Amino acid sequence: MEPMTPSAAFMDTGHDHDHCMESALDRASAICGERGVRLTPLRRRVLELVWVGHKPLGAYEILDTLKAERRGAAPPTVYRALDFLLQHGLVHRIESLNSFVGCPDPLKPHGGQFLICRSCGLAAELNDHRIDQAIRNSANRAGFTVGRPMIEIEGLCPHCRDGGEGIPG
Amino acid sequence: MEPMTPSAAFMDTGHDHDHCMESALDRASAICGERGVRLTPLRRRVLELVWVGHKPLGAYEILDTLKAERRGAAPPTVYRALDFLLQHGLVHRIESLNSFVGCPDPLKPHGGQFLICRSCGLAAELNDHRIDQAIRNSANRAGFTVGRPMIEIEGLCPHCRDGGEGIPG
DNA sequence: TCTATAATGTTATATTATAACATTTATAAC
DNA sequence: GTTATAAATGTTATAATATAACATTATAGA
Repeated sequence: MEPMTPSAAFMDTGHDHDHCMESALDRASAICGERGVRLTPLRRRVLELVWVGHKPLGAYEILDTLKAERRGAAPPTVYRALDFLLQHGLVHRIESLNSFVGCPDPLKPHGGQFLICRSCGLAAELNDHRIDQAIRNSANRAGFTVGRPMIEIEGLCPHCRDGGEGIPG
Repeated sequence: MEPMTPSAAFMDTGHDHDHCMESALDRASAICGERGVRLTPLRRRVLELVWVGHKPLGAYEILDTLKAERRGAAPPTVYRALDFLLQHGLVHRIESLNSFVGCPDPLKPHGGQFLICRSCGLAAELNDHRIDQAIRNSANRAGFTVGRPMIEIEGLCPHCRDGGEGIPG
């Protein structure tokens, strides 16, 4: 039930992803229970799909899978589930990719800090307090009240940098 | 010809925007000259439109204006001009808004750091070295090679926070 | 002037996202 | 258990954003 180590997606070469995903679903279930909202089969399934890998998924990729499983799945099917999951902090939206990825730490409200590999497409969430602090300092100096800071850092993950082709998925 | 003070969009309540825009166009002209690329009338006009305000503009908003001025303006007309301007650092793309805004400092290559007011829609570019450093430290610790860091901070600008309706445009 | 290249015009279509209304399913009040 | 209510999902249509592909025009250099 403990949240994944920050940036585990890149750091643990062969982390136990089944566990990673299972624990994310367990946490989601618990959170929804506490909040009196329903993690319906559809919503749970979309969360599962988003957690299949650490590579952000587009809404229409999710939809393609759903279509094979449910009769009449359509864009609103997936967007509504994603809206719910976003509202409860269970997934993040990666703006620069129009894609969605599971949040490893849904209890702490936060905008996302993501390292996104241009080669393999994996995204790792950071949530470094020092980055957040630097942003708040700078924004406050400008008289700006910070709402949701969004940080998406394009670059090369360690695996892809070191000649590998990365670990797609 | 000097670049605008960081976050001038919020700090100078009534900054001389004509000057702001003119100097941006002059800089663009100089940069293109040095690089041997052509700031054609179309590209210049799109840059001008993006600089009309500090509020990021959508491609189709730009297109609407172009359509009134040129026969046969179409999506590729504006997207191609924007691609050129992006390549040369003359505009930034705001991912969270699917919109474009002029860059006040096109010579220094950088991802964008933006404060974006949820109330009036204005965006101010920061480029705070401390934020950049915090990001690089954190990314390096994860073994990640930073390419373009993108930072978009949603919140409330000083004008809108202080009861005003902001200075739209 | 001629040629090669770059830029723009033009048509069509892909991709991402939402609106609006109908139907079904779950909740909980009786 | 039945029923009223609200929540969730189904369904159809369309809006908003972006690119592909090929034709034409303009520009720079030989």
